[in-house]
Parts: sequence; structure tokens; C-alpha cells
Amino acid sequence: MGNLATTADEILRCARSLIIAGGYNGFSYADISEVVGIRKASIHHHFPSKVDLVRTLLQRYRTEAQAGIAELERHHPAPADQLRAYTSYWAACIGDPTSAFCVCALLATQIPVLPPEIVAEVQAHFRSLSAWLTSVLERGASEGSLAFAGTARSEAEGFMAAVHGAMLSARAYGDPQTFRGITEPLIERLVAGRP
Amino acid sequence: MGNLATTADEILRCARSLIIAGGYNGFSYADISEVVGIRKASIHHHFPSKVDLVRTLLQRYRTEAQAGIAELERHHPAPADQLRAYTSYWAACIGDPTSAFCVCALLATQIPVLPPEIVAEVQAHFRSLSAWLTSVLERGASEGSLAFAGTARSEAEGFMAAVHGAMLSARAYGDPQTFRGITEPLIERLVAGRP
DNA sequence: GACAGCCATCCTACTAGAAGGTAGGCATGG
DNA sequence: CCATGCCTACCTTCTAGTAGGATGGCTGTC
Repeated sequence: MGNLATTADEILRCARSLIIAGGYNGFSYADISEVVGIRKASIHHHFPSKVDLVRTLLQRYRTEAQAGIAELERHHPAPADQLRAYTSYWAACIGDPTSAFCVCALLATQIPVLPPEIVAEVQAHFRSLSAWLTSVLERGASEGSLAFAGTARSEAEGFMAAVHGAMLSARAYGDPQTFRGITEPLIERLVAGRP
Repeated sequence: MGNLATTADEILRCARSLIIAGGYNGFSYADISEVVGIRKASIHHHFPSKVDLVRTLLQRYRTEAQAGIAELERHHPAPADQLRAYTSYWAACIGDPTSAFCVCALLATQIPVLPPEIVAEVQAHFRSLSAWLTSVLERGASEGSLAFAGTARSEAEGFMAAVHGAMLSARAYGDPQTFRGITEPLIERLVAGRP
């Protein structure tokens, strides 16, 4: 009963895929109105300003990301499997143009020209993703299932950077396979040092 | 005698730093005209269209990059030192807002909305950078000064992705030190496996 | 059950400013 | 004398955002 996806949801979903394609300045209310089949002014009814729209979008994205990670942790108890599930999720996204990049990673490239409210959300995502990866690596190290040279924190930052760089390379080469080619050795190296 | 930097050079230099800040759609002819102290129409005299401007900018960037790498190879014969010199160059850039990101890496994020001529230049940069890194790693492996698990090619792709991801993280955290924190272990790991 | 009020949604019509780009004129210097 | 460089003035299209009206479904109240 009732439309499962409200208009506001549709707008957010559409805006997300447009940002993934071209960033904050790469889309307009007119673009959204065409796709959603609504007038520009109606979008302003749901989201008074562009900043409101993107802030809401990012808050929702972060909530979904955290829920996804919680789900992932339930399905995969082992730290190595959690890392594999994380990269596999993105490997599956890379092929689909509407979700082929992390919205926060893409927006992070444009931080100098972004409104401060947006920057705050992007930074929060980086911090929480880094914190989660750190906790996974810490547990893997204490269990003995993962091994690495430096601290869990610095290894987590390196892992996150490599994943973001892999998304970028996949886009640059126009080849989804590139992502797996970069991320798989990344995990196997962490597992290789196990007892 | 004569102004060392011509107006066209000034325009290109200015456009580059504006792209580094906000990407292809993040700057306008008006922005450049303000900084350079010239009218919008005069920029069109030097570069008829925005595509002309950015294509020229990228061709010059690629030439400079190749010259920089040639210079780097002269100063540092050892493969490990070449990798260190490469990341140190970028570590020095990260602090300066006008050069804190690789222009091609930044534009690569927006490939879906970029004119095809620009995409071609960006892809060419990724390919030549990857080819150079591969050759450095190959030489390091055959000399025995560097060690890694997979092929030189796949290791080079991973290295490049990590460097790009490190630029992104440094920007996201607003902390230049982040870049060194990610890239230094990257090289030491390659060196650690030496005989 | 009829009626009134209210609010959410969406619309048409509009604004001011910024976008990339053009036409044509005026210097200066080889 | 003619190419180079820069100018004023203008164009079209797009930008985010606003004003105000139509619809229509939910309330409460008599």
C-alpha cells in the first residue's frame, strides 16, 4: 500500500547517482527533474537548497554504510572475511555506473570548493570507515589470523587509500576488473603472514 | 627581456590550480579572468573553448611529468630511491593548495561527465605512469633490491592506486602528514624483502 | 455525514546571476 | 600592412532559488 519509494527518496537516489558520475558541480536540479519526472520547483519543496539535498543524501548514505557493515559483520565472523566482503561489495558496484564510486570519496576530491556542511559529512565518513577497518585489523592481529608490519591504524589508512585508489583506476581505465586486481592481493598479503 | 611567463602560460597555470581545487566543472573563464587580470574574451583568444584550454593544460602536464621522471631517474639510479623520490615529490606538493593533487587523478574521478578529448589525455597519463612504475619494479626485482609477491605490473597498479588514495585521504582529513603516513610503509615493504 | 480548515505536494511563471562563447573594434610592433 | 593581443558589448543557455496558485487528502467539529 502506498508507493514504496517516496518522491524524496527518488530525488535522493537520483542525486546520488548523478554525484557519483560528476561530483557536486556536475549535476543540477534540472537534471534531477528530468529523471524523476517532476518540476524543478517541486524539488525545492523537498530540499530547499542544494546543500540541504546533498547533506541529507550523505547522512542517509552514512547510515546505510553503517548498517551494511553491521550486516557484513554478522555474516562473516573472521576479520579476513570481513575485509573480503567489504571489497567484494565494491567490486560488485564498480560495474554499475550509478554506484561505481563511493559518494564520499568522490566528494572528498572536491573538498576545497564544497560547502562546509558537506565537507563535515565527508570527513565523518572517512573517520568512521578508517575506525572500522582499524578495529577489524586489530582483532585479526590479536587472533593471529592477520599479520602486518606497522600499527593497525596505519595499516587501515593504507587499506582504505588503496581501495579508493582502486576505484579511481577502474574508472580511469574503464575496466571493472582493475578493482579486483588491486584489492585482492591487498587482503592476501595480510593473510599470508598468519601462523 | 620579455615577460618570462606569457599570458597563455598564466592562464594555464591558473586553470590547473583551479582544476586541482574543484575539477572540470569547478572553475569558469570568469574565475581565471579575475586571477590573471584579463577579460573573459581574451582567454577565448588564447583558448577558443574550455576543452581546448584543458586539453592543452593536460598535454603540458604530461610533458612536465615525463621530464620530471627522466630527471628523477638521472638523480636516483636505485629503483627504491626512484619510488621514494616520486612519493617525496608529491609529499612536498600536498601542502600547497595549488598543487595538492594530480590533475589527471582528479579529473579521472569525473570521467563520466568529461569531454572525450579530456578523457583520452587522462587515460594516457594513467597508462604511462603505470608503465613507468612497472619498469622500476621490474628492474628492482631483477636486481634483487625490491621484492614483491605478484607481477611487477600488478604491484605497480597497486602502488599507483595507493598513492592516489593517499592524496585523497590527505585532502579528506585536511592533513598533509597523512600522505607520508600511507606512502612510506608502501616502499619500505617492497625494500624489506631484499636479500 | 457535511463542512471547514489545514498541510503536503506539485504546478506555472518568474528572477538574477553565472556559464561558455561570439562579433567586432582598437592598439602595438615586426 | 597585417598579425597578435586585448578590449567592450553582446548572446544564449543554464544555474539555484522564489512567489504564488491549484489539488487533494487528512483532520476536527457541529
